[in-house]
Amino acid sequence: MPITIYDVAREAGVSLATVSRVLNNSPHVKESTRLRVQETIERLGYEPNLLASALMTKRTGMLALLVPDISNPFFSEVAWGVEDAAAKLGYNCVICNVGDDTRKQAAYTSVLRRKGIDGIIFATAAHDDRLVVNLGKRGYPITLMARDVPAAAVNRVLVDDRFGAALAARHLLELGHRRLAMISEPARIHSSRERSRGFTAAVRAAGLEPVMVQADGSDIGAGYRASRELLAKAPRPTGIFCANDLLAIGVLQAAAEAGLKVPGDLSVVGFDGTTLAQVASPPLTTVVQPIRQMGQTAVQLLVDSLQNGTSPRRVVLEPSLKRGASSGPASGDAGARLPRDRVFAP
Amino acid sequence: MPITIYDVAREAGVSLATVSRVLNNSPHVKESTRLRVQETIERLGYEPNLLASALMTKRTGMLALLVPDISNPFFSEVAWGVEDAAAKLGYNCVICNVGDDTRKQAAYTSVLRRKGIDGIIFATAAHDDRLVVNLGKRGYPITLMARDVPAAAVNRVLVDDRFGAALAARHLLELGHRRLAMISEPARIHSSRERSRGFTAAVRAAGLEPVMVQADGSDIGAGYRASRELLAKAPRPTGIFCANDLLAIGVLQAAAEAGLKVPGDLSVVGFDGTTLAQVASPPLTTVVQPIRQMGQTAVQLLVDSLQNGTSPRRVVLEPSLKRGASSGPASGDAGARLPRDRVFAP
DNA sequence: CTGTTAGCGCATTCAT
DNA sequence: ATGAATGCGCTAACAG
Repeated sequence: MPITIYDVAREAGVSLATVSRVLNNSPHVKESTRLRVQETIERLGYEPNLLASALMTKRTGMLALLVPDISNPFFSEVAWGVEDAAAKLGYNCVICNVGDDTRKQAAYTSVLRRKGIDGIIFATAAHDDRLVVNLGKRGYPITLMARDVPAAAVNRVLVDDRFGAALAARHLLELGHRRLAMISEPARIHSSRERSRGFTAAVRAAGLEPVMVQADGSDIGAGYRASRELLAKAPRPTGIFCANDLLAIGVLQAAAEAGLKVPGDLSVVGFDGTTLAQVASPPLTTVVQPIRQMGQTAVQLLVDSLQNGTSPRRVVLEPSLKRGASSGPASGDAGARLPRDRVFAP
Repeated sequence: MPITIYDVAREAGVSLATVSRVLNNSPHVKESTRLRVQETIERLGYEPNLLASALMTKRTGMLALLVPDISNPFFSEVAWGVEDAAAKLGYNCVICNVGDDTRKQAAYTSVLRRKGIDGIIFATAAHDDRLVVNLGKRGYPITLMARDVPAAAVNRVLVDDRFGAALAARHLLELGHRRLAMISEPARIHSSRERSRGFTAAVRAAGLEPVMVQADGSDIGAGYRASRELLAKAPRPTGIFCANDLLAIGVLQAAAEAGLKVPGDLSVVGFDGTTLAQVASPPLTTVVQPIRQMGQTAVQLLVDSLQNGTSPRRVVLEPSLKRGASSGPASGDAGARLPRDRVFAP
């Protein structure tokens, strides 16, 4: 039977209200009584029941983070940033694995609301997510990150996906590659669409046309499967850009299996800049997102709209290219076998 | 202004209690009124406030998971298992990064309790964790995983660390290695001690004495630093066992830098079986823990003691060796330069 | 089977 | 500066 505010009041010879004031640092308490109450709190080892106070204040000090899969290094980095920032602002953080399941997302959202969670960060939104749009309309405090929903009037923190993809494209072009391909994530993910657009545009600007392949998922296996298809093509692309690091690692595995040297026969560029990219063999050239910073920013936006009623804001961070060992100069014969431009164009 | 149970009662022409009964699937409700109430609930879009009910029932349906670092692949796998199992049992999961900070652990524990979290899973405990021991004494529902506290009377789910380490040792011995070393984690981590004991015992059983080095942390950098020291020794060990995969990857990096071929000049064995181990170059031979299963089991034990008041149980799972490409036969000259036994003994 | 009555532990008026 | 009273939204006896 834990002790309550009432026990403290009686023991200290004051009323409930006074104890409550001390707890909430109200300025209207005489210094002497404040000290007496605090001493009593210490002595009794009183711990306020935050549930009860939440019932009054409508604030639980809890945020939630929805991710597709916490064991994906990108999202566990995100989780780190979110949890860290949340903790510094006095919030705890509920983490939910939603997968790609829209209904699961809705179910979680509903439960979290009923449990009084103060706000939700979505890293799971589909391109045209109805739920997110609706929550935005109702003014429920949410923040989008990593995956945008263009139609929603809510907070969001993103990277400049087109720019990042263009960095990758230009990098490969500068290395002399002419037969370029990209493996994208499923179309429901807005940022992957953007990366595709950015890549295509940059490649076309060089007078070439990239081969575009859409993976059936976002993990290593999906990258592996997509690249098997791609590597069987003749002529085979010499430079492949992947919408994330996991896909790129799948390509590395397929390449190794096919006896292709990376970067000798094939250059591979990823996107995200996860630890996995550094550990991969060879270490991945990748477009680095400031992942932890994105997590922190997401919390900041959310807490801001929570505490100050700030209206929805949009933060776009800039990615950068990190050169690994998975990309290198196009081999001499690669371009020689074919005309210089419009390699894949009819 | 969200609608309350009272609105539903009035609208449906019944009392609060009846609505509450319908909500909690009480059998003592006439079918017709149950339907009428449910219809009203639907129509009004009523969502029960779980905070208010938690105030009565003392159950929030929230668990917490304390990890040193969620961005460490081992712990993000753990988090996946925990969250998944928790969700299936109707619990949400608060995740907290506590680092190696004992005070942070205590602070989190305190806040979580005040917020009414039903139980806590510790993956952060130090060998002689006072906090955990005390919580155990007070009967507070907690479960230890991955890191044991021998003195605590609480639930725990572990792997057989000694056995796992012995697997690694025997693997290296079978490959003909005679000069063996191990890099362990900091001593506060009980499982690392156990792995050290298991490794040492198995190596000694072969009439040899391993070189033991303690890393100054648990991450790639710590492994890198520890192995630099180790690889500078003469004679250099030809087989290194690491207490976790991250340390092992640090060794791989140091070896590559020193121009040592793995497994030609040096065999490396890790522990954990994370995705990182598969992606590493070369793919790591490692002692695989059933990580997700451990997470699920931890939840099971916790929820069991929560719902049925089960007394503390102990589950020990068995690890297995996964052969990668980071371990191979000892090179012929390696053993030749030295006497066969007690290579490093005085 | 259903309604009435009390709280759960705290914050917040309103008096004083 | 402090205390008394009221209610947050719900569950849990206890009656009937």
